[in-house]
Amino acid sequence: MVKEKIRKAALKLFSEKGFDGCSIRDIAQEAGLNHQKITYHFKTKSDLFSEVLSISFDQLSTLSSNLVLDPKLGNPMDDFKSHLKKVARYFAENPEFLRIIYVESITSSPRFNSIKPLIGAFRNNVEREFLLLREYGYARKFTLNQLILAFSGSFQAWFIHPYMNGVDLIDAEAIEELDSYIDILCDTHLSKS
Amino acid sequence: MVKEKIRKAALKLFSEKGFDGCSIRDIAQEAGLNHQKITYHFKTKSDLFSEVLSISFDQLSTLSSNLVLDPKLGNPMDDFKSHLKKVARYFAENPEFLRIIYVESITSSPRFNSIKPLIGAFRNNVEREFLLLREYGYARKFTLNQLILAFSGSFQAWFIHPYMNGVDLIDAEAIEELDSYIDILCDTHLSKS
DNA sequence: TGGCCTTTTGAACATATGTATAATTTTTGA
DNA sequence: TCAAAAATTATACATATGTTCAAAAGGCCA
Repeated sequence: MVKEKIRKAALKLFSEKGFDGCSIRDIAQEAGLNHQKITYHFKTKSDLFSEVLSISFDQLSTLSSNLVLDPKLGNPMDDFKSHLKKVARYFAENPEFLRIIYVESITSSPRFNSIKPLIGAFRNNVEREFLLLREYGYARKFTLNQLILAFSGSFQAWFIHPYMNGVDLIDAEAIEELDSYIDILCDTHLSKS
Repeated sequence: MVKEKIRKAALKLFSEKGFDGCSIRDIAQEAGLNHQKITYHFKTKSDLFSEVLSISFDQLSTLSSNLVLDPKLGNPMDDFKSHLKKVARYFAENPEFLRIIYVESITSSPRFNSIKPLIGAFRNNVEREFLLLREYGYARKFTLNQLILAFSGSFQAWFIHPYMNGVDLIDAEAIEELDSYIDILCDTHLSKS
């Protein structure tokens, strides 16, 4: 379907080149279409961007929707770890999303204003999860803000730094290593005191 | 001086808008000059970018040049911590550099090819420092790669994530907090086993 | 002062880019 | 089958952008 082709190409190019680094015509070529189709189906370049990104956000929030951390219903740390691995797998398989978010936020682009509340909501989720864990005795080494900063920094580095170092961490064996990376992150940051 | 004015404005705008997000005319306006001066003094936009960035790299490598980690000459961990705090202060006071590096690497821009070796050298330094620390008994919890990824992820998050969360962590009191953040990072990642 | 180099400025060019319009084709539903 | 709606295409426009060029102005030293 045409709209889907465009969205896919846009997600790819926005993440690889940045919003300003690729043109509508570039995206059209990537999708194998002429550029007028894009204007027809998505009105403006910004609208295309918004739509593409909100889909990614939806996928991501679906991932988190069924997370429950309650000692009465299981082991909170184990549940959190396996939830985190699910999220990690999503990022590994869809690295475009995080790349776009990083670039847009760092350059505090005009588009970022519409993204900000979504990121805020996401961060609130993270905060809530960490608070719960602390309530159950985990993660007492850091202040909450330090914890979030340090943990998500390390976590996201897995998906971002490959591009910095030129190393491809998103191949088959890397995805396996990812699980152990997360285990270690949790053990160092969130261990029971 | 004209060239300096241009460099300063360029560093600012490249970091705030990205290379593709700002024009030569934007930079000229920021510097209070007409845009032809830029072409005259720096030939092309890419050349301006390269020059601006290589200056930042020079400043950064100057910071690291006098670091010695040797138990015979001091406490390696203490020396490393205070060195790290120096680097951190630089990043806090010159956030442009890291922002640019992130954006350029994430979008793997054409310009990134010329940056890559410099980043590689920087990473080699980090690797060498961590290897030394491990030699002296520190930082045994992680594999070397995990350590570098996790540590520098957390470290850099301090300077990058404020833009993501819309929170300003780079104010006066934050700079004081930074030292304690680094202490904790070192304690969690690099503690003696 | 006068000649020479550097710098500044005005004007312009070719291209890239986001978007609009109108005509045409295709699809849809009664 | 046929009219209305949706989708595609060709054309084009206005602007932004990186860069060039030649003329003018300024600075330097004999």
